[in-house]
Amino acid sequence: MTEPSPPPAAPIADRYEPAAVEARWYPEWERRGYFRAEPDHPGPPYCIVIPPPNVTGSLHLGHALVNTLQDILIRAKRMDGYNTLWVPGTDHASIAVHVILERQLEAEGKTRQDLGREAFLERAWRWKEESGGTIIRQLRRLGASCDWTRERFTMDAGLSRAVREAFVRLYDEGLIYQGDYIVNWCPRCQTVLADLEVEREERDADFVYIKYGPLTLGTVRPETKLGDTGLAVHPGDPRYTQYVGRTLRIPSVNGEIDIQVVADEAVDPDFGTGVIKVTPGHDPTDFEIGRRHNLPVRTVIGFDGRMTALAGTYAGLDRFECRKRIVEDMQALGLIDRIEPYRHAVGLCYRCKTVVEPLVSKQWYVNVKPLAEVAIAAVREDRIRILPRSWSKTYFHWMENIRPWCISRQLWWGHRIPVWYCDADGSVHVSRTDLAACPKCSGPVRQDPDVLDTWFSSGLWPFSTLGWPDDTPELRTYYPTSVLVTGYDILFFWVARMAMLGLHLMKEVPFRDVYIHTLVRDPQGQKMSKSKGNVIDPLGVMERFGTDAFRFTLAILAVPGVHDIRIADERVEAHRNFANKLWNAARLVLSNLDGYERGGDVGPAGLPGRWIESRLQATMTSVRDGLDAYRFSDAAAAIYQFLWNDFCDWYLEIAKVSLYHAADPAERNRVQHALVTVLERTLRLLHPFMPFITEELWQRLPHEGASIMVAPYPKAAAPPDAAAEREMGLLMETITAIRNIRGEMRLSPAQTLTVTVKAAAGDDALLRAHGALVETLARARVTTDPRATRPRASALGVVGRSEIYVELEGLVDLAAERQRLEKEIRRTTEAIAFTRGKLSRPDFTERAPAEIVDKEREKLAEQEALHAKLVASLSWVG
RNA sequence: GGGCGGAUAGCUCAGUUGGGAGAGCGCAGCCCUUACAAGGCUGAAGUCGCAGGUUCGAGCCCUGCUCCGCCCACCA
Repeated sequence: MTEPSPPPAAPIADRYEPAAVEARWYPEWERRGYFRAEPDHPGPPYCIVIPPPNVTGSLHLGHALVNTLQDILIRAKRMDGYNTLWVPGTDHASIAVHVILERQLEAEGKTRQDLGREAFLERAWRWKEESGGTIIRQLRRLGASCDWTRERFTMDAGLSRAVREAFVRLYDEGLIYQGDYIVNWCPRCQTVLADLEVEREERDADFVYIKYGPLTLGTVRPETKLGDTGLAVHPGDPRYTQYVGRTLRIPSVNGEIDIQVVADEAVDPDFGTGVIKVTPGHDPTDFEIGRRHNLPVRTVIGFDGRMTALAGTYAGLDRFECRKRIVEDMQALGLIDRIEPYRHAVGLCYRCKTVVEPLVSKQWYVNVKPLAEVAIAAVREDRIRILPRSWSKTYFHWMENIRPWCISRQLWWGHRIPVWYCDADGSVHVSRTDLAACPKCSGPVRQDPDVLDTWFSSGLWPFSTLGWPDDTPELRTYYPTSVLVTGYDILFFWVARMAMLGLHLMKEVPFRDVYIHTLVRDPQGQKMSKSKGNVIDPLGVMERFGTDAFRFTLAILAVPGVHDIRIADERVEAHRNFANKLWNAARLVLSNLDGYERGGDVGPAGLPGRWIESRLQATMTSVRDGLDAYRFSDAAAAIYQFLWNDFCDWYLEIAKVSLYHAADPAERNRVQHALVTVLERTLRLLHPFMPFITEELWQRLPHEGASIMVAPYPKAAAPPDAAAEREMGLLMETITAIRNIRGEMRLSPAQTLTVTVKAAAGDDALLRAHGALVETLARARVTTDPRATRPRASALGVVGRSEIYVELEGLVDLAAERQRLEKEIRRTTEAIAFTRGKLSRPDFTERAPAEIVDKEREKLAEQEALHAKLVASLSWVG
């Protein structure tokens, strides 16, 4: 174990400067191997696989959030003694890479076809080597404690082997098959898209009513008219029964055509004219209708988005150009009945936003239905917990209505489909290894030119990264992984596929928990996008406010829920201030440690010491409970409140009394001990959230061990000290009451007040014992006397059954006190009326639980007592 | 078309078994009190979207409505 860095001798700056601290500690942790995990390390395994960011990516707020949350969990578990592994890596993102590279090529006036497959792939790899590391470097900047020695890439040799293994097994089981169906085709990307990869967008269009002989029907895509092979009506539609089964000869743009009329349930008789044209080649519904009625597929739009030879005079025209032209032509021929405006959803390619064209083509599919059933059961039986629970419903809905998954893509960057065709004997071979010749006839073979959907390989991620298909120690130790942290946007794309593939290939769930976090939006609630120019760069935020402040902000925003969170500078700034507060609190402690002997017997703690200890214990419990339930916000807020409100605002102020004016050296030593031990544990508790500043300060404080990263995670060891909390509460209320009068009376903080406390019986001893504390924190001379009489010209404060008199003689006009009292009286009068009203209703006193009624009675008694005191005081004032 | 969620202080949002509403920021007043002005103390501010219902009691449970947001979907 490397020795810890000695605390710098130089005095500590009065502001926390994150940059140097962050730059120093991350490489040091990595160098010491704290991020590394091994199956034979001690402790129960705890494993997270990172949602692999696209190699194309650079860190955005979504990455920052998901990886901060994972790092918080991982760091806490590592400190807590788990054998902790966080597997990092990146995804090859076929289509995203294609979009980027093809844009580059376009700028050079080239297409990928000009380049050819080999050269394109070479370029893609080069690009990956150059730019693919960006996001990984940025994750380090975020403090992510991934085991970088285990970094994976979906196109690594190992993972590619896993992809082939999965494909071959599923094929052998008959779950992967090839078929001709209508697909979503992106004419720009030149590839098929899965249904999930098609986005919908509302657009205005012309609803064109075309005359088909005796019939009229409406369409928004008149150009597909050229591919019509039928007309369809609802079987029960009396208007059209006479036409069903007939073949009509009707005039059209390219002369007369024969067209068959069929009856099909899919037609909605109430929409439009109740007649639809059937274009099996260019519409999913029509494709199904065509299949049912044996209507031929007539492809008039090609893969390039231009009209085919079958479009006759329109051949070669762009599909949208053709739409305009054909309407003009039909108008000239009198074939158009009317045109109405219409708003409807069009399908867009999720990567390049090109309008998707439905086309018939041969693709590879996975029959996911049987896999989905198993994956549904896993969630139903709680073997996978989806949190927040409400997401299960979405998961079930999608899984229960799942359709075959189209896994082939007409792209080059990705895992090439491991299928070889022999043209000589027509055989098809699926193989784990590359084939050079046909196993049957030894003739030449050609491999399927397509690659697999990117999500096919990411669906294997939780086990492919651990060595599958080999039976590795990693796989045995860390699978199933403990939790998957991700956003709801990839619940179907990724989480569902991992659940299905993991359960099928590993016979075991890929993760126990799935924590679905919300997405991050800009301060106006807008989705961040480059085109809107509202993208907040996490690196810039970290630069300005520090990584710890940024992480803490993300954690405290991470409320379990379903609506998105917004991030604004002010939030991060507030937590930058929190870091600074912590820094200065530590500075105060550190500058008062002279003479402190660690490990010595300091004797029993005083009341404030017991109190802060009790608060700390409660905080530890809150933080652990929060983390266990993925309530990051609760956990972070608990530390924030403890550190700022309890520790800084109260305990440090109290401690100063002993530090600066210690009654005896033992007392000073006791306080030093409390300061050190409380702060040291608080730093450990906070470390997963704010790793850098906590390490820096921890190293400077007396501590055990080489690094806070590998120090134990604090755990509550004692129940709350109820007596200490109650007694300190009374003292704090007393101090607040005096301060309150000072504030309301506009008395200068510099003015030492003269205060008499008429202590109630039970509180007398306590107030006397800690009179000095009250005097210092309230800046007052305090006389405690159960039989005190009220001095003339004084303000009244009430704490419990004790009364506090603050002398105002010569300080302020009594009118101010009168005003203050009147306000208080109005308040209590209202409160009493409310409580009395409640208690006067028999139904309440008879039907509410006795303890509730008693509480109300006590409350009323208190309110009335306070009221009486205030009223008496009012007449007393004048 | 189906489903889900939201509406709480000027702003952004918490509020987990239903017992007279909280935080951060902002605002007002007083303070450079030897850790911190990126700070301290004090204070003002809410008919918890609207209308009903259940209950002794509703921000919380039920119904309806209004206004937002998201997801899914083969009405051309």
